[in-house]
Amino acid sequence: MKSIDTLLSRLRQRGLRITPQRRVILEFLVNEESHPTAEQVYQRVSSLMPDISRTTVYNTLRELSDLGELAPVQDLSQDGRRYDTSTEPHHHLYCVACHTIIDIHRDFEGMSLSPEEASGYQILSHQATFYGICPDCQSPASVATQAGWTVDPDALNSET
Amino acid sequence: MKSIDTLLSRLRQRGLRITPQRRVILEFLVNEESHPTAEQVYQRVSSLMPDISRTTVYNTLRELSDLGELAPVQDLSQDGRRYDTSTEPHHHLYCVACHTIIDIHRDFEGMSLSPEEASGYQILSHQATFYGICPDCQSPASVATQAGWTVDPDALNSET
DNA sequence: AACCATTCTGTAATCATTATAAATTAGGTA
DNA sequence: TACCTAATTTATAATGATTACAGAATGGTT
Ligand SMILES: [Mn+2]
Ligand SMILES: [Mn+2]
Ligand SMILES: [Zn+2]
Ligand SMILES: [Zn+2]
Repeated sequence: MKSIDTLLSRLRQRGLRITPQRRVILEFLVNEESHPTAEQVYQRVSSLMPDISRTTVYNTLRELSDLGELAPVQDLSQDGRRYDTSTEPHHHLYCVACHTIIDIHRDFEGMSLSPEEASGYQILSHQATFYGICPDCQSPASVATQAGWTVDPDALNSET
Repeated sequence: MKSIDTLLSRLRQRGLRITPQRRVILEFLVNEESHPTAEQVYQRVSSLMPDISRTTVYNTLRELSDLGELAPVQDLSQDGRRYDTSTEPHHHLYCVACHTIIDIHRDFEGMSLSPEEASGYQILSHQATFYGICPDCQSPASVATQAGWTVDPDALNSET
């Protein structure tokens, strides 16, 4: 993560106020590499600022994510756990717009870790996910629909 | 997924009863490749069996997963969303026992899809996760603790 | 047909997260 | 410095997915 000073000035840039709560959350996050949950951030931060609200932690993490200073660990279970009828190891191609998942049933050469990279882990399996936009979601109408607009079909080819 | 008959006999093997509810859920799943959520399975199945309980669908999906006939799509957010202080694309090494996540900051050659494999998707990014057991979790004491046992230190070296 | 362990069902509980609205405050202005 | 006000924090309620529970129903066996 960036340095505290960089982060603080970035918040100012965007017109966000520097509050003690935001400051203590950022100070915790700056040197954190454990991919904590909101609850874990709350626990740590509330030992320094006992009266901070859990809601503020949740909200701040969401704001930082919106600003791109933080990222939720990618997962495909946005709207609840999804079940896979294919139980052999395989990979996925995922549409970020409509959440369609397609299976990729082949191995990728070179997708393995060196002993140093594995850092003592006993590797059991690995899994790749490709993020993209499916053909259906690439059409202007789909883009509009995803954004919550109503589409006027007559307007589609009227740019000339 | 396996054929209905294979699945049914497998349930019998394990001493599970073949009920109309389980049958209709399996019949839906056999030809399903969309990675549905429990709610989606419920919606489809309840159009054929309107009085089926949502709970039964949830329970059956969990049972089938326990039996290995079905698999939840892998994700690292088992105990809530986790935040990543590194926002550049990178990969992960994940301990399936203690849920520790380590970053892998390098690219893997050959980790890309052919045009046919991409099936019209506009690929935006990709991400790999390596599943394993971290050094801490490989010790007998850790294995026991994870399983919920209490460890007697004197018992550890007494196999001779 | 009778039995009973298994399964199903409806409801309540739980857990993570978000919405809401009232109270507080950061940061600029006079 | 005192004041102003939009931004922020907070507590609480609401939501949504999932699980626990306990009683009713049932399939598979005798
Ligand atoms: Mn799959
Ligand atoms: Mn990471
Ligand atoms: Zn799509
Ligand atoms: Zn571990």
